[in-house]
Order: sequence, then C-alpha cells, then structure tokens
Amino acid sequence: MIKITLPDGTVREEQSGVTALDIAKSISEGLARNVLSAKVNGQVIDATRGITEDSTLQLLTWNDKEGKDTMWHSSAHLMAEALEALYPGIKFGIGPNIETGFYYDVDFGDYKFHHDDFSKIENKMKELAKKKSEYIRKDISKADALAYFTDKDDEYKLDLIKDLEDGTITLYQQGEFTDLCRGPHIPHTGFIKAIKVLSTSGAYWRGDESRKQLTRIYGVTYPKQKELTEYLEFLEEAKKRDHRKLGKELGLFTFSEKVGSGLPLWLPKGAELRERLEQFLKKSQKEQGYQPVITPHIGHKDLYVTSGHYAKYGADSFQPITTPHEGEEFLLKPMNCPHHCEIFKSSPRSYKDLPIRFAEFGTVYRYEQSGELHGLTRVRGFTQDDAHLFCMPEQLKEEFKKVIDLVLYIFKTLDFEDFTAQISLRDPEDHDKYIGSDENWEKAENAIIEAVGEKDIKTVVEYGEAAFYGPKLDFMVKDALGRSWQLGTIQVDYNLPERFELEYTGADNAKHRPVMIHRAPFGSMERFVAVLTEHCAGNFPLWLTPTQVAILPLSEKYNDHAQNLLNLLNKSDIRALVDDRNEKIGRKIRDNEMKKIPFMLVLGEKEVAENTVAVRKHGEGDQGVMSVEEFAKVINEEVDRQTASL
RNA sequence: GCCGAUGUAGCUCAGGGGUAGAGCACUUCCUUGGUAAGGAAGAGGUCAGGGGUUCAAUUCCCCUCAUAGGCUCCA
Repeated sequence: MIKITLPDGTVREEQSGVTALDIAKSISEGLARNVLSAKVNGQVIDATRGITEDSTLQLLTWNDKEGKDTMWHSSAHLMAEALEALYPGIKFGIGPNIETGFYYDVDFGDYKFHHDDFSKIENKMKELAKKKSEYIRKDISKADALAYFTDKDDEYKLDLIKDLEDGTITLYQQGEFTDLCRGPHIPHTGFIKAIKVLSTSGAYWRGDESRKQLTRIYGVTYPKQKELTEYLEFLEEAKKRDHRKLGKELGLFTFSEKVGSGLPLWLPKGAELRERLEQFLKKSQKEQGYQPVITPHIGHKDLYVTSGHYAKYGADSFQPITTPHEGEEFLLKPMNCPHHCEIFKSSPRSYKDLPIRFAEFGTVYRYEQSGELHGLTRVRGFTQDDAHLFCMPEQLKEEFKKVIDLVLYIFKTLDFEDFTAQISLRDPEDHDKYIGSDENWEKAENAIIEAVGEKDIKTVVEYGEAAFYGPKLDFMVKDALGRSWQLGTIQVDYNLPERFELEYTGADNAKHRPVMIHRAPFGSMERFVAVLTEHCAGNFPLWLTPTQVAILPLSEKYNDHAQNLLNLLNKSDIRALVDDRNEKIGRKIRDNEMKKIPFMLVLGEKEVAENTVAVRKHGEGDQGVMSVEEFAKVINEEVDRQTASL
C-alpha cells in the first residue's frame, strides 16, 4: 500500500500502481470525466499511469494551466494523426503545445499546403477524436526507436532520438499514429471536442536557418464548442483593435515606400497625441529633478567604439556615413546614452550635484531585419523617452526606486493595471556575451533585486535577458485583451561610466566613478502609442485624445453659433471641432461616433435660444441638455481626474 | 535575412491575355434636418516598380520593393 496526499491534505491508502484516474473515479464520476493529467510529486504525468510510491497528487483539469498544456499537446498528436491519414508519407518534426493551442512542424515533401486544407484537417480530427482512442505510452529502447523511425523514414525523429539517452525513450500511440514523445497525454482523444486549425507558416528545423524549412501548422482545441467560439471572437476583437488598422482609420500615422520601410510618418492627429504624452512625462520628470538635454541624430563612430555598441552591433547596423573629404565616419545614433555620457563629462561634477538626470526624447535608428518590421511596434527609426541618471553608488537604490514609482504612475494614469516586472539578468552559462567585470554585474543585479524587493509589485526573474552592458528591470504589461507587451525598462549600468571614464569629486576630494541608470518608462513613443491604441481600442482617455468634442449644428443656420461655441470651448482648453458639413444630424453623429470622438454637442434652434448644448457621449448616446459652462466643467474635471499628479 | 502568401482608385475589395469595376471617401448641385448612412451628377487608376514571353500583358514568367503571417534577431 502507498500513501497519496491530496491538495486539501487528506491522505489516502491505495494499492501500488493506482492511477490518478482511479482516484478521481473514487471521488466522483464527474471529476473523472474532466481529468486530463495529474501532477504527482510536482511532476505532470498521464492520469492513466500507475503510481508506485508515496506521493502528493493533484488532479489536473481544463482549469489548470498544466491541464490545458496536456490537452493541447495531445491535440497536436491528434492533428498529426489526421495529417498522416490525409497525406500519407509526410514527415513530422516537433509538435508541442504553446501558450494558446499547439502546432506541428511537418515536411510535406513536394505537396504545397494551402489554407483550403484547413477544414479538411479539422474534419478528420473531429472524426478521429470521436473514436476516443486512448493515448498509450510505451517505453522503448533506443535501438528499437531508431529502427521504428528508420522504417518510417522520418529523418527528423531520428535526429531527435540521436540526442536522447537509452532507457529514457518513450513513444505514445493513439489510433493509427505513433510519435516519439515524453508525454504526458490526456486519457483519450474524446476529450477534444472543438477544433480549429488556425494558420500556417514556415519554421526551420530546430530553429536553424541553415536547415530545411518545415510547414508549421497552428491549431487550437477546446473541450467545449462555446469556448472555441469565444476564443475566435477574441481573435476578431484583437483584429479590430490592431493599431495598424486603427492608426489608419483615426489618422494617427502612415508609412511610405518612398520614405522607407520601418520609418513611420506621424500624421497631425498622431503627432498631437504623442506630444501630449511627451508633455505629460516631461511634467512628471521635472517634478523628479530631471533636466532636458538635446543631442544630434548622428555621432562619430569612435563614440560607439568607446561605448561598445560598435563591436556588438556595428556589422548589423546602418553602415557609417562618411564625410566627403576627410573620410570621417559617423553613425546614425542607435542609443542616446553615449551622447549623454559626453554631456556628463562636459564639466567637472561634484558629489553635491548628484544625482544628475538627463532626459531626452531621443530619436534613434536601428537596422531591424526586414521580416521583423511590424506597424509601430517594430520600426527602424523611433523615439525613446530616454533619460540617464548618474549617481553615487550609495544613491543607486533610492534612485532606482524613484524610477519605479514614475513607471507605475504612468501605467496607472494610462489604465494599465495588470503588469509584471521582469528582472532580466545575465545568462549564467555565457558571460562572454556581456561587457564589464563580474563584480560590477553582481552589484548591479543586486541593486535591482533589492530595489524591487522594497516595492510591492509582481516580479519574475529571467536569465539571459539582460542588456550587454547591464541588467534590466523590464515592465511587461497586459492589455485589455490579456496580451503581454514589454513597455518600460530600467537598467543599471556600471560599465559605460567606466568606458567613458566618468568621474565626480567626492566629499573626500578624490575622484569617484558614478553609476548610471538608463530608463524609458514608455519604452519608445511608437511602441507605446501602438500598445495604448490596442489597449483602449482607439478610445483614448479624454486628456489624451486629439479631438475631445465634435460640435454638430443641426443645419447651416446654426453654423455661426457653432463657431462661437468652438471659440468658447477652446478658451477653456477644450479641443473641439465643428462638423458643418451639409449633412443630416444622423449622418454627423454616425461619422463622429466612428471617429471615436468622446463627446458630441448637438446644436439646434432650442440650444441656440437657451444657450445650452445637447450632450452625446461616445458609445453611450444622449446625455441630455446642459449649459456650456456646465459642460466645460464636466470635461475639465474628467481631465484633471485622469491626470492626477505623481 | 529565410519560407510560403499578398500588392488593382484615398479606403475596403471584385475582376481577368484584347487599353479597368463596385461600395465608401472626395467635388458640385438639390435638400435645411432633432440623435448611427437624404438624393443626384462628377472627378479619380502607368492595375507596386523593372525586365521577359506574346501580334497584344494589369493578367503568364523572372527580378526588385513593400505589406501581412511565422522562423531567426532585438542595444
């Protein structure tokens, strides 16, 4: 007999070899029908696998992340079974579960795989799922595994087996399909009820671009059709919010082939929005003692040789610009920090001056591979809301915490409530990727960990995510649709001050080296505006939106009055426009609703006579009549509320 | 950069070896209105760019550029 401890603490005496499914059945049939896999002593295994020692047991269902993982992994096998049935002779790479769903990498040989094949695969999968084929685990020797896949002529599986140790190899079979797999899997295919093949793309075998590219087929499955439908609706909603689509519709930005790919052109509405964001941050930074600086868009190559950027990225950057006569080399600036270091050096610094905080909305240019470009989120020219703080080592932690406060204030103001701070440290396996001494790295990493420890924020640690000159605290934000974005970043840097030989005179009248903090709360204006647009679906907060109010005269008779009203609102710092087109009121309302303007004021005979406005709110409809003064107050109070100070 | 796709009017898209089509937007006129599309007329395109095949190419082929998806990358 063995002891099984359940999550609630109950301990059960069971026969050795009992399965999680057996235990689920003894609790209730309903539970047993929902068990996808089980966590035994912290390890996820098949619910149908025998347990032979004293264990803790957690039954995993669709409500557990690991349960979903199991289901989607098994779904990948089901898709492979369907694919093998439909396209005999194809070869399989890998087929894992991913954050939402799963994929399988397939070598179709000469067959050209198309979107038209999707429904065929879905139907076959549904047909196979109904058979409730059990997923059967088989331990197998390496020799047998090699023999099986040699026989099947699947070079990819053979490639995988080569790296496996004898005695650890398992196969899983369901129906007609057998795959090399360590599992775990759901008990049988009948759990998979709702199926959608989503998309296809190319993927190199083992992520190596020198190897063959396979066809990756993405899919997702759910235990209930309703959940699949909801997920597909979510994808639709994401499409509607796509900042590339909204950016076009709302006139925020555009691209031109002639200007060049990845080089955004900000249209008036977008530029207004962005300037407002910049003003907002500038005001907060002023309160925190930042000083503005401005630096040019290019810099001497030597500057980046000193900073280390040239050695690291020179070959993969825009190449140097050369002066016609002297042959001097200049680079488009990829970072603002070297310039700011030189500003620090421009005059002798005393410990009494520190911390010194130089802020600049600095536009930088980086060569991104053509396939990487994406709307405003991945571009070749962008503006960082950059600042570099130079401080004494003993000031570092406090200074770092102040920056965290600034970032949190910005997130709060812009309604990003769900975020995680990611502590990005060095790759412990590969210190060669980074510059600077181990000692400095440890100091920097500890400073971040300590500072974050004193703030009440959700944190994760990621190794290998640091910048080459220092560790970072990256803010990962979840938008309204639950998608994660990296926005702000704060970085501690002992290395650049050394490379640039930055110094200040201490109280002891000796020279000391400052520590540097790089930080960008928005990250880049381009990326931030993109994420914000998708987060609020183009319905920007009132204080930020380019046009707050549309004045809609009922007919041309009231156009003059509308103009007067416009002037009045402008005097109260309210951004408005008059829609004096020769159109009926219904039409004007529709068009301005679509432009997502927060307020509309309908103006007719009654309002003109009484000097009132009929207020209509975007998405909510008629709000009734009020005086102009009252309306101005409503707007201004709302704006003040949204931008409450740090 | 790589793979397979896409590129037709300002926008969304249809079409197809014989010198181009819709809806919306735009311009003009009519209409002067009460909370999500009033009516009519008009203008607008080197069918991404270049090369080839052909009597003839926007259509077929090749190259380049751009875009979306994914892979690799991201100071």
